[in-house]
Amino acid sequence: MGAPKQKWTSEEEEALRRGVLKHGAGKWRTIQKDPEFSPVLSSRSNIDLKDKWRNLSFSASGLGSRDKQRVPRPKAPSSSPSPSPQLLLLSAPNNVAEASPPEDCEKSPQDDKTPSPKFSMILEALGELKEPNGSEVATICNFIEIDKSYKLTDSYAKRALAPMKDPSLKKKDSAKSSKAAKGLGQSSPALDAAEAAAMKVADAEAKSHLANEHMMEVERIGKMAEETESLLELASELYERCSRGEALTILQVAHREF
DNA sequence: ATAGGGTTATCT
DNA sequence: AGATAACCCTAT
Repeated sequence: MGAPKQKWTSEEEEALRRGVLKHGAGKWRTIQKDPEFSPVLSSRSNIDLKDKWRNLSFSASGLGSRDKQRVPRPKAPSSSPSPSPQLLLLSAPNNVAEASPPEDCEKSPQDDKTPSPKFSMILEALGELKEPNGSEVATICNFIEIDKSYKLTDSYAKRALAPMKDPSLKKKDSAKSSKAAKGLGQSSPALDAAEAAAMKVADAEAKSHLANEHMMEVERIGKMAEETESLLELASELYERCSRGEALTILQVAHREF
């Protein structure tokens, strides 16, 4: 019969991405009803949007064709005495002081080291997060990618993007360093995740290259550096929040201005 | 209305 | 046959 799975087109995908970026992930109904995407997503339901977004997220951080770590779901618990739940419990005190405003999150004033491989640290942190959160980190990865694209677009849309203010970057770095170091030293999965993240960044880089192709080239480099810094900061903050069990406040971070 | 799980169809 | 992508159903 005639139900050959209507595949998503680029227009629809773009609309979805834009919608998520605009309203935020979770407001599928709002996105679908938005007059801007309504004509494009007229044949899609809010559930469809959710599913598509889920697939996108999974593919984003699930690595293209590497690691086929399928979810271990023994539906039939036979007499297999091999649980070996080596689940690494992240240092996330869920029962932290509730009602803690996301603004005054002052950390210890201990900074310092500004290690060279801070980028690697970010990736490591992401890798560690991947274990306990799984799909959520995928969303984060995808979000980061979108954020970059969005910022890039907006950047040359206004041609007047204010420089990033790198306020508490070292602080975050230091804090994260401790946690990351405590969680794991040198693991394979972490490296894998790091590689995936690196690929993501590379992809974003390529995209920005294409996007700015029509613009100046020299300034593009500078912009790229700024983007990288911003990305690092964003990743750090995300990691911090996740560690504190702040669920996903990605939307908040997305809407906030850099 | 949204999130998650499960099923079916398409592609490699 | 495996993996991915769309679709459907259920719980909150």
